[in-house]
Amino acid sequence: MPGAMSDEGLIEQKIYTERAQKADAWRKQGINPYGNGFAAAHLAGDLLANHAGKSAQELDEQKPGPFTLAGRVVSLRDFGKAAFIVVQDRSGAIQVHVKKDALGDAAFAAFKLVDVADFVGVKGTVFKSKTGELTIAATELRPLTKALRPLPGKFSKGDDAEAKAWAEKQALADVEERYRRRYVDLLSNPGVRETFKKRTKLVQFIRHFLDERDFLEVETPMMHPLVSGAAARPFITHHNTLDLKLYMRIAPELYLKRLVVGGFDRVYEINRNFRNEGISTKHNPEFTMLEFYQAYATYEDLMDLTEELISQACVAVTGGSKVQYGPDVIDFKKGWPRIPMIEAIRQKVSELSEKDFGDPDKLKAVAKRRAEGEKEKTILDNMNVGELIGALFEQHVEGELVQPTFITQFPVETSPLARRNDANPAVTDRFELFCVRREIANAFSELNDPIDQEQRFRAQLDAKARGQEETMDYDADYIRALEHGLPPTAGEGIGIDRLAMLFTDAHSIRDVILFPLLKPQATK
RNA sequence: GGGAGCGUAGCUCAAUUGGCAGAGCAAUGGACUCUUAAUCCAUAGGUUGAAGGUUCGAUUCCUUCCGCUCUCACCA
Repeated sequence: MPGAMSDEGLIEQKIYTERAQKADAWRKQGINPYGNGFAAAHLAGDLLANHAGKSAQELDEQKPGPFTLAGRVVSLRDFGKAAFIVVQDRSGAIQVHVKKDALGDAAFAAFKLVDVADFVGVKGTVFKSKTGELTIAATELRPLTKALRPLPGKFSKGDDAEAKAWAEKQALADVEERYRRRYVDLLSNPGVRETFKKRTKLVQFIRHFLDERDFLEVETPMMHPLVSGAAARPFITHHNTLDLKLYMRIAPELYLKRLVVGGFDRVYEINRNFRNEGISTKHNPEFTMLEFYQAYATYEDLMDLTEELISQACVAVTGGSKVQYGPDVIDFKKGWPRIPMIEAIRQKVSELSEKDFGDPDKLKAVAKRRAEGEKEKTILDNMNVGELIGALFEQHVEGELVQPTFITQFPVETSPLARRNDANPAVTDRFELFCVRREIANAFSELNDPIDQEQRFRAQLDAKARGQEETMDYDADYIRALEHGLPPTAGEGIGIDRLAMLFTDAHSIRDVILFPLLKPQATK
């Protein structure tokens, strides 16, 4: 018996052993319990779509088929010399009627060793059972794979509210187990399959949307010699033959802008970023980011584009422009408010006048009132004006932004890669999109002045010298690229996982990532 | 790292004031050739996360540890 079972419960071991014995019995009958291929020409969903509407009489006369399909047995009702099973493939699930006289003694004896969770191949014509369900009358049934472990709970095809409630109660519920054994989660929880199909649909829609607008999809390095493109702690790795320290990408930004310099003036990339930071319901160490850059556009153009992209994506993925997210109904129809950051703060903090936003002491005093503990106060004490404005925004505004809202005009101190506003050099031509109290997108007119960029890189080095951990490295080659000329360009990043969360009413990022990072299980 | 909660059969969950650890489903044996969460009869399945303490007696109370979830902090 397999050693892997030694730490498991008696029942699980017993089921495992019994199923393994059935696999052996098949071998004695000349059936390979891990067979090789099966030419399934049809899908359960297609058969249902094409024939479920026909009457029993029509089907009796036409005898459509024979059809062949393959899938997992998710339900089995045995009547001795006959049985109904439900076979599930990627398209759906269809009932199969297995009768001893139709199959023959030998094949029926083999069928008797089929358990729920095994894979089978089936051939037969379709008919309506006495209760009116489209069913395959099996003339052949071949075991394809023996499952040694059972599925949790029990399969129900019922689609009324009561049946759904019952099915939910059957499903695997242990959160850790669901993430750790996603294959069981997908089999057990139909809603999980739907969530990940929606995620795929979202990514497909975004590609289509950008391709249609003449953006070129590219792939840039995931291993970087410098930390660039965002303020975050990186994962560090090493190349042996080059003896080179490398950082896993925290953002593709500087590579994509180099491509704009090179003449690809509309580019995008959908790929993973890696950040060596905390794990939470909103953060996974690797996450998927869309970044796109459009030359000759401004951040204001990108606000228009973002509204189009997300409102249309919402319809494509969910079928409508309104989405239920927890207790809130989010309306993604276009026409989202666009509020400069300082104005958004003033709406919440009435005592701050416009000129106070140049006064660090006043800002500090207001921010400290919401601060808890000495540590936080010390952090505020060391902040400059721009950082204080950012802190006030997080304290008073971010948690209030439920419907899609653009916040614009970020302080220059917190935006090292963004272009300064022409009218007010203290702020940048930048926006972030907020929805359900969190950031969804971040965009700005790119800084394309190499001298200004060089100074901002130096400011990052100073910050690092002061002990700030999340800073960017000085990227001399990027400065050189800017010296060749980056046309006026606007760029944006959208967190795909967080957008998928919105469209699927998922409240943990782990619910939209197939295999989220988990602490390895302790070996006993 | 702080705070809150949880951990009982393969799965989903019970267990009164501290008083014999239970149910449904799954499993096994049997009956059944139209079931839909099939039905009927029978059987088996437990180190109650771990260790210690209080007690005549602990799933229950206490301590420590382990694990997970949520939350705050950190962070896009």
